[in-house]
Amino acid sequence: MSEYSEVGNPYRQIERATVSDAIVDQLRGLVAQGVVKPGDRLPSERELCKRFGVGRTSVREALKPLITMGLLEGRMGSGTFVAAETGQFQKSLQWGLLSDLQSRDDLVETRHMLETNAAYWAAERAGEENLAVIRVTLNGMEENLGHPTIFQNFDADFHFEIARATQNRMLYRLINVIRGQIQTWIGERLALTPDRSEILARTSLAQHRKIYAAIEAKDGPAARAAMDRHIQTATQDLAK
Amino acid sequence: MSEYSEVGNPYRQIERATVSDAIVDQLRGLVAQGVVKPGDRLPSERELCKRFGVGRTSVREALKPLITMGLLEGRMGSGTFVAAETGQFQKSLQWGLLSDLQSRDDLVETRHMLETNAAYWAAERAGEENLAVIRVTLNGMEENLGHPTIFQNFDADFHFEIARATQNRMLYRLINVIRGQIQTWIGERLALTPDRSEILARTSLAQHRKIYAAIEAKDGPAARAAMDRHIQTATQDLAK
DNA sequence: TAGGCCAGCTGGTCAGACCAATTTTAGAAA
DNA sequence: TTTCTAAAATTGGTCTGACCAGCTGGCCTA
Repeated sequence: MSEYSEVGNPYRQIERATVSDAIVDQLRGLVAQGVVKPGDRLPSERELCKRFGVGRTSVREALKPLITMGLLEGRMGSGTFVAAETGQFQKSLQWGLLSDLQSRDDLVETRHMLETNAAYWAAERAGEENLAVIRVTLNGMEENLGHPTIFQNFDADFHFEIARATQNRMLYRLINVIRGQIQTWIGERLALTPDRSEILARTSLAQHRKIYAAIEAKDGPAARAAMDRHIQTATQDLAK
Repeated sequence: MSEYSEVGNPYRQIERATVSDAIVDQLRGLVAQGVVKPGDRLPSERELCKRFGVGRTSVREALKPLITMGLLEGRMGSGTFVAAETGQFQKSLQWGLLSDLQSRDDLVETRHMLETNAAYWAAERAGEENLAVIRVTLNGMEENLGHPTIFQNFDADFHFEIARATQNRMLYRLINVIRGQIQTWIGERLALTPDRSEILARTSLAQHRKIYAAIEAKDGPAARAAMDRHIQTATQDLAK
């Protein structure tokens, strides 16, 4: 069944046996607590060795997972930096969600769930600054009906900004990852039907406007319904 | 704004510059494609060095992230093993979702969204074998109304099995991680009020039964509504 | 046969060296 | 003095060889 099924077992796993894991925890703490901020440069590996009192191997083995997960960024010859906030946990989420061959249906279904709910909560909580940014993305779409790639980027930003407007960071991250994955797939399809893309774009823009109107009116159910229709349409277009 | 905002940039980042990253990819592929299965032992590090034609440093720096993310498991003196399937991506998801101090509200809200939708889809898709396992967890709860810890484990399994019954692996994983996080918190609260726990357990069991009935009847909306009520009740109990 | 013990694996850590990319600095040229 | 360039210092990436600490398995005793 699940790993939680060992009913009534009060014994907890012993952790933190290795040096490098301890360093990982410490570094992660420094980043999480903002002692070192995105963009900051960490002390050099040799320097960290002295401070931690360990060998360079241990330091590097601690840095490596953090780099792979996107929390840090190693630049050869230059140093190790804290990654930009936006992409900090992107990679580890991608690993967790998409690393094996996920069925496309799972992806679409989960996205539908996340985005419809995001629309609802955005309507409940969006501030004026959120609405302003969303309007910018709408204008961007309108001005680029004939430029599929650019249109698509504004389209993506529209959805990201709605996710941000929910004020729920976890939801924002999840949508970020899943939509980022779907995005490439969307791009492929659009490239196949360049003639129809402007028609699709117009439909899409109209639907986006309805979503925005509902959010501006702080009408959660309407926003959810509008998003529901939009995603269903978009999914159908892609499926063809 | 977001990292996708560089409008109209068709150039993709060049990756895979380092040796260890290439090894990471290769190992990940082996696991994903099932060439090495959960529980299998990988060749020893020294052996991998020969096969890949690289130094041990590179091999270890490739293994380290995979171990940290929970895909592999290093046992000193014994070897490196492919982690059990259940926990394979658990850690990397946890990193992505929970590594910084997530507000409890985000957690509860996201959980509510995931679980209500899971109930809906479980009602639509659960097979007889899913229903059977869920019934087992219900029985487990009934027989342990007076044993909070055990009851709680069956409670957790109930929700896991519903998530599994959705046949959506992505949703299952997400619920797994978030609920696992909330679980510890639930445990703390229950320990504080041992006298009331049996009353709460009875209420909880009754709600679980309603959820199950709706799923068995393949009534999606009813299942969602029942789950909605259940989670609201549970959340309120915990908030006190 | 049962028990314990030891040799040989394995992963974890350390040290020192070299490479390649980058930054900094010092010097040469204007 | 300013500017450009080339060398020196610094940094992450990789390799090697060594040692430690657990684990495994088989041998050897009792």
